Amino acid sequence: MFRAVKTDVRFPDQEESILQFWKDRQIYDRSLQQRSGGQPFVFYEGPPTANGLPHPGHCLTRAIKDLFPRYRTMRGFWCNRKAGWDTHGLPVEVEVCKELGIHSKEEIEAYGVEKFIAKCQHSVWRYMQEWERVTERLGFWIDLSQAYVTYHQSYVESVWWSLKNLFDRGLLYRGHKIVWWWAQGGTALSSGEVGQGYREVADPSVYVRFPLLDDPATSLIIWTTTPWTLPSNQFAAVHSDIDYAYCRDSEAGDVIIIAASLVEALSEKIKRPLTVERTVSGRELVGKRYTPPFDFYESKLGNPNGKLRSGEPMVRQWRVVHADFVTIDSGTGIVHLAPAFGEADYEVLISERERFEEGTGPGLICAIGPDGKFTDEVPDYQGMWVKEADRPITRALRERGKLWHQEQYVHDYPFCWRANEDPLIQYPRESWFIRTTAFREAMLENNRQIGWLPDHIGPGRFGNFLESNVDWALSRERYWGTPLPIWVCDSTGKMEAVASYDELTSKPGVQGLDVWTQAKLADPELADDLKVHKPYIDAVTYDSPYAKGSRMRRVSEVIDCWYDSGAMPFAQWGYPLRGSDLFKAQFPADFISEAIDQTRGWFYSQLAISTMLFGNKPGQVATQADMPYPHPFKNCIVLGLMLAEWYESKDGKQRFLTEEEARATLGSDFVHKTGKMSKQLRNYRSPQEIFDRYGADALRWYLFANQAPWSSILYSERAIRDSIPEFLLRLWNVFSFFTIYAEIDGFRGPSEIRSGLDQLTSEELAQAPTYRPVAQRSELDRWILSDLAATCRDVIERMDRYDSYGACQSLHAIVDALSNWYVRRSRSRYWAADKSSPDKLDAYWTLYESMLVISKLIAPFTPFMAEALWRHLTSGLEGVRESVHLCDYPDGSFAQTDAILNTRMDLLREIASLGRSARMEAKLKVRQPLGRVEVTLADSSHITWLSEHDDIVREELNVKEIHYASGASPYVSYAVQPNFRRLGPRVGPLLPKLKQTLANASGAQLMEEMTQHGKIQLTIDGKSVELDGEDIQVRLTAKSGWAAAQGKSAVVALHTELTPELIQEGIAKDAIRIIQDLRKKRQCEFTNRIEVHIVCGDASIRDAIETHREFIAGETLAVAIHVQNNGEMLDADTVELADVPVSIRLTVQ
RNA sequence: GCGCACGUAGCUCAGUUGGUUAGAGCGCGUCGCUGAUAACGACGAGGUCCGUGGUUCGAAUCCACGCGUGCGCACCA
Repeated sequence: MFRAVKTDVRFPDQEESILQFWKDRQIYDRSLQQRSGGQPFVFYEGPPTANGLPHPGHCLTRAIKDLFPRYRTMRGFWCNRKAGWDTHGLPVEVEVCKELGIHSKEEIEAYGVEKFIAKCQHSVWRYMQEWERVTERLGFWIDLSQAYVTYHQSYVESVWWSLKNLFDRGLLYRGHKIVWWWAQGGTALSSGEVGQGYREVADPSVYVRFPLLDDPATSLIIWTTTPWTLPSNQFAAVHSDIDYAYCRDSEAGDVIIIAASLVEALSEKIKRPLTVERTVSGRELVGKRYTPPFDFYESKLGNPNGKLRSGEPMVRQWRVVHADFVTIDSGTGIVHLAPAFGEADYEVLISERERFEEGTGPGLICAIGPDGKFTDEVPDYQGMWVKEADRPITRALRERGKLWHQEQYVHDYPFCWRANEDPLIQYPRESWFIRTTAFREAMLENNRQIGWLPDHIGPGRFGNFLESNVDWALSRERYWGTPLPIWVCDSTGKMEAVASYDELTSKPGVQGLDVWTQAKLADPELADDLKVHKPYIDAVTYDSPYAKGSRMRRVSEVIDCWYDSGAMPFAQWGYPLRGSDLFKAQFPADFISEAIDQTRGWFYSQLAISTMLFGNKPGQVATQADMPYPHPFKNCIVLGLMLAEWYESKDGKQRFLTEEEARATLGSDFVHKTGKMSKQLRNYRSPQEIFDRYGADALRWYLFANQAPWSSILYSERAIRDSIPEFLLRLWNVFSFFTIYAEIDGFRGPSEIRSGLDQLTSEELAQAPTYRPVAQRSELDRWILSDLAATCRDVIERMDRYDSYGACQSLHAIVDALSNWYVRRSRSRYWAADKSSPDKLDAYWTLYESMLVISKLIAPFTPFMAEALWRHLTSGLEGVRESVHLCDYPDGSFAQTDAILNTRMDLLREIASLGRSARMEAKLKVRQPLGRVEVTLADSSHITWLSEHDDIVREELNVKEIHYASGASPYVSYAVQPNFRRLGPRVGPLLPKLKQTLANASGAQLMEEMTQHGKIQLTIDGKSVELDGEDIQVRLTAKSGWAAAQGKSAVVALHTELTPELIQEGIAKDAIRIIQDLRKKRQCEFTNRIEVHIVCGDASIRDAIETHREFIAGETLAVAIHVQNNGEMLDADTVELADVPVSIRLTVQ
């Protein structure tokens, strides 16, 4: 039943056909169906932004997201996997704008919102298909056909429902705040978005004179990096408790006021002396009036007095105030306040205003329009973009003698995360907020329930982020997003939230639905989901319940798309209109995983929304999660960033080459670089190239097995390629080996069994007449099965705690053991002539079963390789599950773990390794037989067992005799060391002396004492110490002058003396090797018989061949070997045999 | 500036509650095997565990300070 399989398989091709098989046979669906009664394992797909092509980093995320659901499914859980796509938001709009060659909101309006939205929807679809391709090719099993899509009506309605809930509870409010404003895009951004855009820039840094009104020769000095805010100045802030100095600036000739402690530093900065004339506290400066740096507003408004609540008159602005946030860390200790452009500044304005009677306090001065340009209130700079105004404003200050000092200041400044060239500005704006700050403690508590991997994320990065929570700036003055479902009465301004489209259309006096109907008539292709979007939804109005004759109209904003993604736990089901049961059964998630950049993205949005919405507090929606604030995910693997790797010329002129390209164009004159992946630099290769060259399993294995998932991962083609032989190829070769001999010998395996086959467990296999109980098989068989069973248990234990990296190490080790010890040591058993010998059949059954178990074990990790193995191993069998992914995960119950056997086998392998090391040292090749090996052990307890297995070592090392000993040996010196772990706590400070005493004594003598009395008596510093066998560790050292090698537990010494017999045998083995080589060159079948003619002038070689004629003939399937002293031969090969030239002719019969 | 993480072989990384010979893979070198053969295997070289100080009988591991890298935060005026 088994066909020989080649070792030169092309994995990518094989994977493609397996993909087809999965599709044809609906394996994924069936893997799910057959677990439908199982305990749920809930997985949430964090929706990838359907914008831009997937890059290698996404492959890591998707590979990890695939691994654990596959594993849990095989373990019997029901793991529903619903795909999802994040489709809204700025990224999409920006992409479409690029395509259309437009940028501003005016241009979008001019193009037409309706057409623009349609384009956004199309753009999203295009990318979703690309993503689906990569998802499938990687072997990421997820239900793409049922994917949730954030722009779908059902999704939008879920979001609406949640927003209505928040609105009705007073948690969604409209506020006038200073927001981070993207002027070109005409919208505010959330703190999350702002944080993504910080970049280092050099801004002008100016120190400006604010002359005091009553003493124009004395000026406050303020410092700012945003000169464009100076025309909007309203106050100068000091700290009451800081001391300020009046300094004479000898060169400029005037008096300046700065923080006293900064005089020296500033004097140094301007490189001229400042003479302190007097010092006052900040308190004394408060209330002093100054001339504002520009008079655009003063000339217009004047500076009339307002009326304080105490009844006194008070000038409104352009005076010194106190502010807590003023420090002497930088600047001058006096801060210019432009409340329109700074959150803290704005708060000062509000608290100043509150001192006045209603309507008499300071207003807000704002010289900038929402487009980021100066308004007509400031004619000098009207129409100028803020950043462009910095220079002329600085110049104007200088001309009017107000510029005290100027320099460059390098700092981080936020830019739009989607339009890199656009700096953000703080700007006063009406905006919608969610009162997340009311849930700060709840979110923190929730966070403590989450199993973070790595665990420091919880208290660290994520916890810190929650601690500094601010209200969520939710609204966006954009187009492609979930519309904010708030309708406002156009006469009273009263508002209400709407939870669904049906609710809206059943409002009294509803109008405007025809806008959608008409659009749909005009273009029947239009997706129905668009009707809940702009501009159609904006057209829908209804009668105001608050004022007769008035209409309710929707506010114009859409919402932050991060809210969409965070709503996914319920919105994916359309809850509560639809999918109520599913939502309750699938909340919270057992497992999610994304990269670390989602800390304040999806991780936060999910947590915030769930905390506010679900639980058992008033107004919240109860779920099955049994806690006051349910966390939306129980375990989260936070993945590291993926780094790119490339090659470049030494001068850096040619960059981002592959290794091959570098070699081709630059010879060896190139350097290797690693760094952040960047779309713009295109410093990485498409994952498709890896799939095509090496296959998805190669990438998956590389990602899983080379580092913990949270450390940053190098996306290196070379490293991916190099990781293939050590695991995938090695496993494949073992499999190939098996099939070659199984075919030759006609091993029938489970096809002996008539019925009752399903997953090919050991119980099922045991029905085969030739399958013997493991206990009856050879030790080697028992060992590998025991090791395999231990591996199963270890992998399960690790995977259950999300340690995929550790599980891979375990898998790697078992494949290594199978290939490099089990198969290696068993080879001769497969060659045995008697096809029905129980030992030979045992060997087949053991290897066969091991391969079956391994194919199941690796199935979640490298699903293609697993499937290929399974399909080959089970081909032609009736009733067996047709895919490995339909099987149960092996739990190791098929064999007991024999720890002693494992230890002994390790020891055996170590001895073999040491022997080879000694041979190497003595320059004696393994082919040359040696007479005797002495193995000296530190621990005598395994000697008997080892002696019983000396055939293995004899064969591995090609020696005639082997001798084990643990006592005194001429080849070994002993050093006795204390067992630190044991003795440390017991003798403490005496330990160094104890160590010294043991080192000085004769090791052999100490051991002698130990064997005789079972203990060693010592006196250290007058104190007597008694050591038992556990208290000491014996170290062996090979004495010099011997061909010997030492390891942790043994010394292996070779007798290097070569007798004539040994030499002859060595020559014979050499001859065999040469003849085998020729057989291969002639492309002989394994079974071809040959005749050999040898011509050799060296008598000793002829003798050797004569002596071992039978042996050589047997090994090489030669029917006759003819040896001559001399003579000419046709078609002969000349080779070196034992350093002597020899002619050999091979005749194939 | 503050916070988090990291710093171990040429490279990528492991290193359990502190235990005295610091590991793996790749790469490199030397070699073996030649019935897994366009495969397989062995052996070897290579380390100031970032630095300094401390705690301890004992530190890659714990503590402090510094240096470097990455990421995050923001009252960066």
